[in-house]
Amino acid sequence: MAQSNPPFMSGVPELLLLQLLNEQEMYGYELVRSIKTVTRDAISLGEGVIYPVLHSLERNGSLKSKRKTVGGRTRVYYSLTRKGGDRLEKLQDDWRRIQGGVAIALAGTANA
Amino acid sequence: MAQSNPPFMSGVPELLLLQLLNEQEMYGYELVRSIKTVTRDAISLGEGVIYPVLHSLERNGSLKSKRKTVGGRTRVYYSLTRKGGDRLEKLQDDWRRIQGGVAIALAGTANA
DNA sequence: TGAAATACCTATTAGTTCAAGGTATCCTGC
DNA sequence: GCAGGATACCTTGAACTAATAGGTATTTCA
Repeated sequence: MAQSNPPFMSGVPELLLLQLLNEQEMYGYELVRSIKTVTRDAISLGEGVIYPVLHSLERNGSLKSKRKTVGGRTRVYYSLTRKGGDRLEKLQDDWRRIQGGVAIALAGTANA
Repeated sequence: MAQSNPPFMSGVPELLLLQLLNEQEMYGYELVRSIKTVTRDAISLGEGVIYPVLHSLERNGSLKSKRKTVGGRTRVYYSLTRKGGDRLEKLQDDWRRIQGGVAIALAGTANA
């Protein structure tokens, strides 16, 4: 019946990465700026957060990568595997559930 | 200028506790059930999460407590201090910002 | 030439959350 | 009277996340 909770907010960085990479392949440095831009400065994640998550997602088979050299600099482009797609769906569901629960609580006494 | 992010996972349990206790004083065991009920089963936090958070919030002055004995059982009722109220406001703001950012990202290409 | 931007990366620390336990009382049913 | 479930408190330990703060190397532009 009552499903066990995921670790709570955990996965916001992971969720954002998977979501963006599901729309188009990108490289790490680009993702750092993209997250800040897309969320209109609401969320800003440093490279020290992004890269470890990318690596762990690739290690567990959610992402695949390919290297491209552009203007003398190497970029590592990531994109979702099927497993990554599944993972994304799961994180979206978790997020929506938690978000909904918090929303009700924050609405609070107003509609008690 | 871009504010630094709060630690991401932090605060959902803390936020819920402060929110509920801001509406009325409650004791730990009651809070465990209340969170589950209020969020309509979307969020369920065990005693192993609740009690440590309550203790740490009391230690840092966000909560005050008083003991009551009811039917031979001791209950520890918690309520917010002024500092707890400030903390609650901050967590609400953080949450709304993060939530908004994620919402935009999840809306995704649909409105790119 | 020197600084800023691009582009990758890791290590350490700090903080959260979870599962799993443990104590004790009360109430209900048998 | 006693067993089991609900009430009510609590802590420990492991697992995981994320934040800070670094580090390397290239290109571009002043």
